[in-house]
Amino acid sequence: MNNLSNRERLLEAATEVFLEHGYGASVDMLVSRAGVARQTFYNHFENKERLFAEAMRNCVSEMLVPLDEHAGDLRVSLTKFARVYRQRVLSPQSIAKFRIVASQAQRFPEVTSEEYAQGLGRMLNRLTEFFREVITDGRMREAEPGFAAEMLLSMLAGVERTRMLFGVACPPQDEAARVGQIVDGFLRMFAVVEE
Amino acid sequence: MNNLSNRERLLEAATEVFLEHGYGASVDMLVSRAGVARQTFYNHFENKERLFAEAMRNCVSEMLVPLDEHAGDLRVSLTKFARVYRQRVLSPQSIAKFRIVASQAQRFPEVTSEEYAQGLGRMLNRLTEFFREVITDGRMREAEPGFAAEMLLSMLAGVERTRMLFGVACPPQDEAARVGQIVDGFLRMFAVVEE
DNA sequence: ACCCGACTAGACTTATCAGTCTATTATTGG
DNA sequence: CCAATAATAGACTGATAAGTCTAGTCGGGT
Repeated sequence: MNNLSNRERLLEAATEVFLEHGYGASVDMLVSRAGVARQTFYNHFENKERLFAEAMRNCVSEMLVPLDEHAGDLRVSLTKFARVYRQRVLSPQSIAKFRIVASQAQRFPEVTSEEYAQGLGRMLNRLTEFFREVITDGRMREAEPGFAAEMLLSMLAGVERTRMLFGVACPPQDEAARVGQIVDGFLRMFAVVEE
Repeated sequence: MNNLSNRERLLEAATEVFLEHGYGASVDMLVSRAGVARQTFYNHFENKERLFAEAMRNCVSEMLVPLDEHAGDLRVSLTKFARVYRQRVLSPQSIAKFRIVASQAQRFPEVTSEEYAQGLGRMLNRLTEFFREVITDGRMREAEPGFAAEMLLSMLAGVERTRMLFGVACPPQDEAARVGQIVDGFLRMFAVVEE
């Protein structure tokens, strides 16, 4: 059935348990979730900290969203991107991970900064490149592409993410409409100015 | 000198210590920071959880930002607001608090949701009202005022707050210019459309 | 002078948890 | 079939921490 090595089982279990209970989850919880003996864990990992670091590293970059740069219509590209981005970044799992990682920023600065670099950082870089081209093509007005990237991602997951991080139930609204509103706003913000 | 009651001293110390070390800070740390005996703490508070809840409640609503609705120029009002909002919400203290509160969303759901209600929630309500009037006055295009409020706050503290939560050093840039860019973008987004 | 309430110092209890150790049991390659 | 390696269950240690308890101190009011 489960064709996973004990090490992989531990990593998977660690991801689940840490996201559920935070870094405070006990080693007993981890090993029993993995279905593995306590000592087996210490055979594969130096200690709890290392497992945590590896487990977190393990599931970054799952939230990188493709961006088909060759589509003709900017609105279509952005809408497609936005839908997937929000789906990933506002998922309960992503929210839980955000909480954990942010809360451990002092204890595990490397983990947290790598999480940023591999996740949001990369996303920003890709978008920036994309916007640079779009601007060159004259399909967006002259503007700092990095700024545009930050604004787009902020609008897509700003207040709403905060609400979810704080456990406030989001009013179930029409996701497609929401995405449309945001993309419209973004396009208006960076529309080509007619002289 | 310190004209504070022991109870107040404990609350102040708790705020400091919790923001510094998270909820895991020990009672010993709390009382020694407050300069008070262990038992004194238990005379004033039922347990650590209660102190945490009260301490967090104690320093909400310090981040509410005034919004002088009667200024003539929308750009001026927004710029003034934006500057103060960012100053408060991106301060190291606010970032630390955000981390703690978000990370305790399961253990203290009431604390977290009240934090939202008193902080971001109120801010959104005020802004929404403000934009409703501005739209009525014809100084902004027809749009959902609540949406405008969410976009503004998202743009003011979206990606940047995430970066700070993740402990990534923000490139020290010209704050005034940044605010200007954002407000400009917002105004373009919600500018009156000429027919 | 005396009392009473609040404070203090610190010992104590109980519990939890990370990490180690031991003895035992598969599993597997030669 | 044997030896080496890995896994298991569970006891053990040492540390830390929350909350209680005790005995003593201090200061103000009467």
